[in-house]
Amino acid sequence: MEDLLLIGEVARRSGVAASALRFYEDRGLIRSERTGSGQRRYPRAVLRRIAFIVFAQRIGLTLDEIGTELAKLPPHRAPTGHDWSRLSKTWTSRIDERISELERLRAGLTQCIGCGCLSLERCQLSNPGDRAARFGPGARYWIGDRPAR
Amino acid sequence: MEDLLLIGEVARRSGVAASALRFYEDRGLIRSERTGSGQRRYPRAVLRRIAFIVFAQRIGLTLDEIGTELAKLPPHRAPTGHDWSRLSKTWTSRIDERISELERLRAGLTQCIGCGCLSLERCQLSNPGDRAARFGPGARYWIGDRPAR
DNA sequence: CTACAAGTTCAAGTGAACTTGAAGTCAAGT
DNA sequence: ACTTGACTTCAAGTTCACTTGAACTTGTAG
Repeated sequence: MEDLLLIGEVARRSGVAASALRFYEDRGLIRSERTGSGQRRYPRAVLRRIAFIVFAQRIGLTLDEIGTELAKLPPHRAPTGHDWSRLSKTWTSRIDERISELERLRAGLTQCIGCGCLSLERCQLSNPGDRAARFGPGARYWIGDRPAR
Repeated sequence: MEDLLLIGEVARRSGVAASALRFYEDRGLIRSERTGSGQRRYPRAVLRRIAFIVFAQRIGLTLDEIGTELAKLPPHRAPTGHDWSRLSKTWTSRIDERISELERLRAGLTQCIGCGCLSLERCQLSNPGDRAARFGPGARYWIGDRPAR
């Protein structure tokens, strides 16, 4: 009836490799207690924290960003549901933005690439001006094919 | 009225850095003609090809995957609109899948993380079994918190 | 002819997110 | 006591998609 989990158990339950868990700890995303001999022991609550990390990654946040978010949790008390939901609130808009980008891309696939009109080179769907976007690398903008300069 | 573009022009028009264009050429994604002195000259059509690459990246394909797709284009004739649209057809479903994942994640944010019920550890929204997914690293699955083994 | 911008190759560096390997320690079962 | 599996640290390796730097050549304007 121990309430502390071995790293292997956490790995098995979360689906995150033990090496990744150690890595997260180095990065300050999770913490562990240590036994006298130096082995990690995790309180059950770590599973939720890891779940949060995994969620955030799928959404597209970097570990740095996730760390910043997690730092907003109360330091010396177990986070409540309200604490968690406050964090994730900002993500909803992020998800929505990404969804609309994908919808724009889907439209572009049929309208721009599909039509054979070469319009891609001047196409608004390739959305110039969102260089702040942090979902993958790639195009910054498409300058039109009109008279250069 | 030259119909061949310098690498700098292509870079400026596409928004893709010249170094990246050289890199794409090394990877076989685009090709160039060479002047007697060894400088690259691009036919106008390369812009469309680059547009395609950029699109595909935003959708989430790796350069390897993009190369595989591009290899399906007719080798010795300029691709038609139909050629392009045939390629991009498979992507539509990929986009749709990604969109539904994001929608699932969004639901999970409010339903799982938000509610404070700890259900994340047994939550279906974290969708076990999509380890084939290639959008970022992270969770493979969430095993429930019930009696281990 | 001289600048100088723009091109070239090739090797090495970058950053994100981990994984792998070496070398050793700890815990549990027979 | 011994074996086995799970754990430890630390450094180095991996993949992806590029970028940067060094050393050099080409093209163009004055």
